[in-house]
Amino acid sequence: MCVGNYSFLFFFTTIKKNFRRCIVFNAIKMERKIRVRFAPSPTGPLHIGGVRTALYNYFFAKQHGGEMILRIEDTDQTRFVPGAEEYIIEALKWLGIKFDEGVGIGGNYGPYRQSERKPMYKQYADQLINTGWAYYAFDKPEELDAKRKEFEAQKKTFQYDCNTRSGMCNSLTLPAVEVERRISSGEPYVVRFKFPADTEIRVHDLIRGEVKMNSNLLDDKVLFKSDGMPTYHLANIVDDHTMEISHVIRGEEWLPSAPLHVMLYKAFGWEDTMPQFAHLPLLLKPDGNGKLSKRDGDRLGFPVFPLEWHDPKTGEVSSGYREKGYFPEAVVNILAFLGWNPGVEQEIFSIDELVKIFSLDRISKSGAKFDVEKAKWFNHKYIQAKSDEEITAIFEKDLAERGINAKHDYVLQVVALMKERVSFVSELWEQTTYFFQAPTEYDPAVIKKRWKEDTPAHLTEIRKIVETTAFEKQTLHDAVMGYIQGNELNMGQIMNSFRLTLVGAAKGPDLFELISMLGKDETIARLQKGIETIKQI
RNA sequence: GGCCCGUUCGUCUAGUUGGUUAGGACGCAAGAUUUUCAUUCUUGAAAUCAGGGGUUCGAGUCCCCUACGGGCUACCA
Repeated sequence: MCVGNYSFLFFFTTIKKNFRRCIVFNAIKMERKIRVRFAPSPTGPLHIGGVRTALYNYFFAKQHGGEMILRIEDTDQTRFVPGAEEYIIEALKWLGIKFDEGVGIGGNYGPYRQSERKPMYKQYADQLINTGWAYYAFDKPEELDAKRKEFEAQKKTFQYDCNTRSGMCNSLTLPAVEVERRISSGEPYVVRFKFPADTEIRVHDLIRGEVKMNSNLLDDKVLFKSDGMPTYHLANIVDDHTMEISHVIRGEEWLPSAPLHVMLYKAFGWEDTMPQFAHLPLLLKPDGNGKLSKRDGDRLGFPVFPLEWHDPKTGEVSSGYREKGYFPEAVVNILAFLGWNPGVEQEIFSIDELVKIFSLDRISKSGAKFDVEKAKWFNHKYIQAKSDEEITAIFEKDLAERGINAKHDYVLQVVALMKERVSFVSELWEQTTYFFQAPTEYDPAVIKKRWKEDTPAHLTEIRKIVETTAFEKQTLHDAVMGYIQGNELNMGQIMNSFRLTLVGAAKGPDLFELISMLGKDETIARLQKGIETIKQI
């Protein structure tokens, strides 16, 4: 009874205290400067899932007039890949994601590369040891492996936690002098977090709400490695705190370690300035299930990386959106809509519009599969919206590579006429070849269908018309129509075979449009060549 | 195995005080336009809201269970 009353009172005061703190806490949050970070690891090219994370961070920061920071998390020296950091920076730049601070930019909270921050982490590990939130562990990797095998043999899983730490080799089980001796003699050690037993840890996630976990199930994660570097867990908390990060927006794969991170803020006494968390749903592979991985892209015909990547070790090349002909604005738009939706029917948004309309609470909880067809459609929309000049500039490079010399105005006309028919500038050439080169072969299916016995005779007459009529679109049109009507022919009989001689296939724009662009001599030459070489099938 | 997260047309999704013929987009099909192919436009098919229980006059929307999927489970991030 007495105990009951007491605990009730305790419970009540705790609530009151928490309530008050909550209010203060929120007040701080409201006034707090929005600062977010994108923190990739330079272990390879940036995955589009990572790009989307960067994008959402960017939208959020810019919308709130906050700052966007680029931090490079290179605490694992064994996984360092040369060129990866440069790749990340270039990719983000290509997409138009601008940073206010970070690697390559600078700022007041630097350095922004964790390897360069190395000297500052140890004191934090020490602080945790001194306050009893962490301990030294001397277990060798082989010993841990042996332990895992031993548990496995009993169909159990070994976890270094509050239940097993007492049976391991650490500063909790060794006498203080021995711990001292080992450290001073240079014996390798790690620092592990000491999870308190039987504690419910709540993580408030902006997307998923409250996520609860019991500390008994969590393992004593290594915070500080024997090579003198912190692990991600320690480094990210220390850095987010010292860089005054207000919101951590990252992938869902981090959700299981979020309780550890929350506990670390508590252990350091930084609860009041702890950032708010938002764990983004994963990007899934289009077929089947599972996280989108490096191999899926080229297997299914779409890039997984923003830029083409040449693996320095294997020499393997992975395709990129940029090289595939996607516009950066389109990629931004595509990615923005994978896991987020503005709730309006409009789907085409510029990056600045996305900044205005984006909101964390409209992010979905479930993973999204990448749809190549929809991605193409987005690019198609962007190619249509872009100016003829802009598309021409890109197309001219393609033409130059193919050894095609054409006047700028001519290419511009071709682009104006044809750009809305393609999804990528790279598709333009195969749709417009006949504007630059006379056909060298004729589609047999079209010959069979359209090339009749009397076709050469009619086309010879048409050639005469082209030769003698004023070379102007409408005039030619009227003249040809006059011939067709005068001889009681069908439009299709003449127009399709005529087209075949000029294009070589049953495709292309309005015929008189094409004729006026090709010019009189070229039109006559193609017509004549067709008359002479196309044989009825 | 354990823990956590998720589940609306094939795909991305709308649905946010429980009352909708469950809406849109991509893709697909048909039609229209055109001299062809595309574009464009119109129309259509397409979700028993994973399944089962509750709560309620009424549930895609709230609760529980199950199934399935995914993530994590390193001195990786």
